[in-house]
Amino acid sequence: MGTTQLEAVPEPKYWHLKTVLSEALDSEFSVGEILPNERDLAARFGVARATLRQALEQLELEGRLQRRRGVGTTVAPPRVGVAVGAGQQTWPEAEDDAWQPVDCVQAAPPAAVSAALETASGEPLHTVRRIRTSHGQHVATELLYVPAVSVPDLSAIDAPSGAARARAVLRELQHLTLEGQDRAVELGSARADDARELDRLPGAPVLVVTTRYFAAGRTAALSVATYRADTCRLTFGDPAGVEIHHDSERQAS
Amino acid sequence: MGTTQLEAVPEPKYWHLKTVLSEALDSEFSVGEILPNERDLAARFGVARATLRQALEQLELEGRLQRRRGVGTTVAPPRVGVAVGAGQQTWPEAEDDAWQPVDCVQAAPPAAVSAALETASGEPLHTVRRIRTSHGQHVATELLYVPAVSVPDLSAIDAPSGAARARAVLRELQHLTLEGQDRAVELGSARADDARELDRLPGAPVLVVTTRYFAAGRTAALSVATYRADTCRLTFGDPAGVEIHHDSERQAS
DNA sequence: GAGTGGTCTAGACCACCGC
DNA sequence: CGGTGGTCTAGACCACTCT
Repeated sequence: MGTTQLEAVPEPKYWHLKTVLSEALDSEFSVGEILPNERDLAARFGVARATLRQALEQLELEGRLQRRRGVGTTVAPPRVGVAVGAGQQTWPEAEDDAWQPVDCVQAAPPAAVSAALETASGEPLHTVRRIRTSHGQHVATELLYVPAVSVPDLSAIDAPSGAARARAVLRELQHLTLEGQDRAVELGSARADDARELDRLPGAPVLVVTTRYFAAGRTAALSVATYRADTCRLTFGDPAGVEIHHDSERQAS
Repeated sequence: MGTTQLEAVPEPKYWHLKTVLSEALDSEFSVGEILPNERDLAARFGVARATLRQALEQLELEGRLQRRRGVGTTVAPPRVGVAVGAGQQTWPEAEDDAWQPVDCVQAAPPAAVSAALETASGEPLHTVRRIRTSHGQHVATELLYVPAVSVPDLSAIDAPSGAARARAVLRELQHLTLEGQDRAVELGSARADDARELDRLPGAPVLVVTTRYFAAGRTAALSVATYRADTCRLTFGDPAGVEIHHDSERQAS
């Protein structure tokens, strides 16, 4: 069975190319192996480089390939499962192996954040930045917005900014009773600064996880976490990640 | 003497273009409005059409634009919040406003599915297909894999396939006691058949939600749901979706 | 400096939609 | 039919990394 026969509507070259490459990756390459360069590959398949690149881009989007400027294209390892929301509703941890506080500033948030926090634009707001590391790689950045009223005892702390300040804000948050939280996931593209932290180019596809924390009858904090979409599979509420990964093109036969 | 100093490290044209267009969308266009065609836009900005398209592709990825072949490019409405996992752990509902059963066949699953279900390759397996509709639009397709042993009383039902059979399988599932479930979200690209159901082109970005259902000490069912990434924001465990949407390029000022 | 992927151009033709 | 977005080409140059 298989393929063939009449394609009343011929499929695009790049799509066919992607399928061929995908099968080659399964059978003839191993993780970490370097592919021939784009010019050679294009010549080998008899297509323009732009067409080949369209196929490679899709495979990279699906986490099958990893491309690095000045280096080359390599076969990517399977996506890592990254736990999001440890099953229970909890505040972000002050001491967390995965998340490392970077700094904390007091700045005006984007309008959308003010709206979600239901705060006045002028209200003091702490913005904590953290980076998540998994398997020795930066997989996510986070901006945690905390209205000053949510951490009233913070002023006693000396450090005005920096990682120490960030840890202080996180520690103070634990004192509030968490009444609930909700979470949303959507596709986005990496801002320039996030892209730098994640070792990707600006515009790289990311999974944006927005979490609202409710306490004292208000939205006490808002987290916007940006995960690398190429290398991460977000897992929810379970110990070990599921083993299956999205198998884009192959079907039940 | 003019200066070229403005951009010490020049940002790519398509990136700048995307920013300009994004701001124009905010200020000068309303939802549903039709943009000028790509050739005109490219000429207006003095770039090649391919470069303009790179910018449009990113904006479409972020859910800001909607493009349709033969029609044109329109301003997309804000992403719809789609509830995934109604807070509690439940079986997929047999009667569900959102999910509509399409059909049910008995076929060999992809290898990855067999592995996740811990079933032998030859074991009988029901594959239920469903489509999710939200706000009058198809937003997701699902393949629900159910080993025959999970629904032992099913053989009494007459319909060998089709939507009636699908409903029967879902109904039988309710008889099992659900012991737990886990869930993962990752980025993928639409297979040809899914793309058709979702009114997108093959390869369109999708959010793949994989859910394992545990009962009787085994994985009793496995669901692989494919959501349109351009129009959907997946929400978890709360009544109303969050109001904030990912605001890719603007920063706290 | 050599080699890689990333950006960009100026064309061409095709598939689809609505009139 | 004309107009739209989708695909494809054959070049060019740039930014980056490694040696």
